[in-house]
Amino acid sequence: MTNQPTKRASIHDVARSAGVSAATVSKVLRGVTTVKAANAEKVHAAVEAMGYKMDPLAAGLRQTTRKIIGLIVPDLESEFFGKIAARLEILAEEAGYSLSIVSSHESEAREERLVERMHVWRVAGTILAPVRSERGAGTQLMKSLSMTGALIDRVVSDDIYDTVAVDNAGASAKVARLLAEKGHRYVTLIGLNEVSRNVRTRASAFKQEAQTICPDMRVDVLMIDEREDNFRAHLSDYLDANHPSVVFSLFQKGTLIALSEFRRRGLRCPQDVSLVGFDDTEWMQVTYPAVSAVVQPISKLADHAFHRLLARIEGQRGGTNSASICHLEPCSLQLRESLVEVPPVLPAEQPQVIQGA
Amino acid sequence: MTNQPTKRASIHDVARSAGVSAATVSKVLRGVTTVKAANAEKVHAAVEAMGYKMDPLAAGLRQTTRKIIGLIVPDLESEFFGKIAARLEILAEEAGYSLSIVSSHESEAREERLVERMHVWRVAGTILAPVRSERGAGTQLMKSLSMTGALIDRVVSDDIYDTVAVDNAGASAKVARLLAEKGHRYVTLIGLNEVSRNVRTRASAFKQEAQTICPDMRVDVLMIDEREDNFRAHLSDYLDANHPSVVFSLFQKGTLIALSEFRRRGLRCPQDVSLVGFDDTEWMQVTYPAVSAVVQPISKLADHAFHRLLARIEGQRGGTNSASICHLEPCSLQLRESLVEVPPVLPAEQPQVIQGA
DNA sequence: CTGAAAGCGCTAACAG
DNA sequence: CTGTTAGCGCTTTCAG
Repeated sequence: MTNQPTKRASIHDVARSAGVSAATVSKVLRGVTTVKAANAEKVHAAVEAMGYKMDPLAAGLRQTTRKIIGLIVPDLESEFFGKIAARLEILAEEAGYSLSIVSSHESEAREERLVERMHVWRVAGTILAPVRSERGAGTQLMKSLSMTGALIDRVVSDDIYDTVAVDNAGASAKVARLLAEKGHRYVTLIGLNEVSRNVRTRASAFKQEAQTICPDMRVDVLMIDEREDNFRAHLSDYLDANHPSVVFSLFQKGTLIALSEFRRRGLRCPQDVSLVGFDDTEWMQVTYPAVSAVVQPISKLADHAFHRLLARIEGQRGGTNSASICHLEPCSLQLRESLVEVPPVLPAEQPQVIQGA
Repeated sequence: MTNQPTKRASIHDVARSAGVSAATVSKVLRGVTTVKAANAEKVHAAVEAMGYKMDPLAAGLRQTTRKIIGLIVPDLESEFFGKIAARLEILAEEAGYSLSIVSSHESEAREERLVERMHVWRVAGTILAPVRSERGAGTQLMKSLSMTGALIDRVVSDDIYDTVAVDNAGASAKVARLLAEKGHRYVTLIGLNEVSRNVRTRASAFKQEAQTICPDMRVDVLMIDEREDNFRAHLSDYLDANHPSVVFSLFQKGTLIALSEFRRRGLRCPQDVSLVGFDDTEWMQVTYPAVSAVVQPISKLADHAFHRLLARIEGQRGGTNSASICHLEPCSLQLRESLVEVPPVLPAEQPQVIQGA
């Protein structure tokens, strides 16, 4: 209730009030055990009485790094990175760090600026989720500044930093196997090229697995390079002439677009065409039909990235700079109504070639 | 390319290298103009040469606050707050501040802890988006710590802080008018009580406006208190016995649930029943039918909140502590296929009473 | 216009 | 176990 428009209490004020030195107060507050119990008590009392809170930023001034971990994500608007950030925030705090979250807004130039900011802030470590158009600018800068860090999502491996990503290839292969099992012999993959590495990995892994386990499976790939606006039109054109038994969308929004497009043209899902998507989200269980999807283990991604980074940070003093690790977290498959066995009677499809925009 | 595992250059190193004093370097770097051009040049050269970057956190040590603005949101996973954060980040940087983003995870206890953290970080100001179950804990704490700040979303007005929110009431009234115009005389509002203030405001504003301009309009309110899981079941039960000509969902997920439920029970949208939602999002334009929705001016919200806060921060020194302002930003209405005029021939509905769980 | 001196709030090193 | 002494990297004051 009472305001203190006066000066904020400092560690010296506490020391004076407790009748000890500032050094002792510092020790007590940091939990150093070599302090006489009686003094510790007095300090705690004084702290309590004055409502003293130490300044964690000034505290770090003396050490080479502060108790802060930086997180650079390409965007904050998406559920994916929002969840990553939220999870890391908790983990960081549990470990005694503050998480400093920033967004590069998918700009490589900004990404570099932010890496630099983490550096001048003297963070203990930085987790970087690179922008799509990755040429490694941010990562390179981190290296040249000898920053300790870890890379997450949209990365495969790195010579210096540990990397943590979803096993895009494995998940896509799993989908390929599942579709084959369910009797599907004609599947269309849809994706946006722009989403880059992840989507491309998903597509090629699917094709490879399909070819291996089920050579007679026809796999069309509808990959659009342009702005998303045109995506629906392209899909529509494609479906005018082609009739796959299942569509596998390689990115979240594509899943919804496909579902809607089916509906618009009177295709019943899953009776006429099945649907699976990469990247699950809340709404997929409330649509009708509910949509089957590859669910990315977002929390686990964050967990791993954090633990790798923490190990590096703490290992720092230990001296051992072990080789970098590349962790691929497996995805699970959430089966819902949109995916069924292909009907026993397959209408003879006339083979047709397909191409993106 | 070259690592500097050695000590980081400090302002003194620059001073020495430039042949001036640290104070002069400080002045040059902060753009103080009373420095001889020649010296400024030397400083810049040295800075360049050594790749010197000052520590913004240590720089703030001397002043009472640092060039940081705090943002506390209830969650980071939602598009809404993600966009708020992303926008504020840009604004803050343009104004020379860093934005420190944290999430209270809808926990009031955490919210208080975070307010405290902003305080000990000595931020220049804090923008708080309170948790749903708002009893004002965070806000109160901010006041008792005499922090300068602003409140955003889920707030109406405050005696101390400026508040910025969407005009929920106005938007709902607008929808009421629109539905009346389109001939709808039987509308069902659906919402989750838990979402609290915002949803309740929307519901009551709609009802009031409807009653005023169109007394013969029947307005059912389906407000669920429980966990979202049951929502769909409740809606389904309701639709078994009731046949509104339009459903107005008061929260985003409800819109999707309604759309799906229509489909499941073979109701054609919009031919059999129209749909409008509060809170627009990307997928609403790709569903079939595309969904009409109230679009919240998220960026403007952020803009206003930021400018109010900045005014307070800078006004600080000016001394004038003017009265707090409550800003309500109007929403626009995005009309899409899901909303049509009610068919000229209205089947006589037998009136029925309805209630939530 | 400049720089020496005195901090900001805290921690580290080392005598006592 | 404790307090003194020196800073961390920067800003501010104020005499020159």
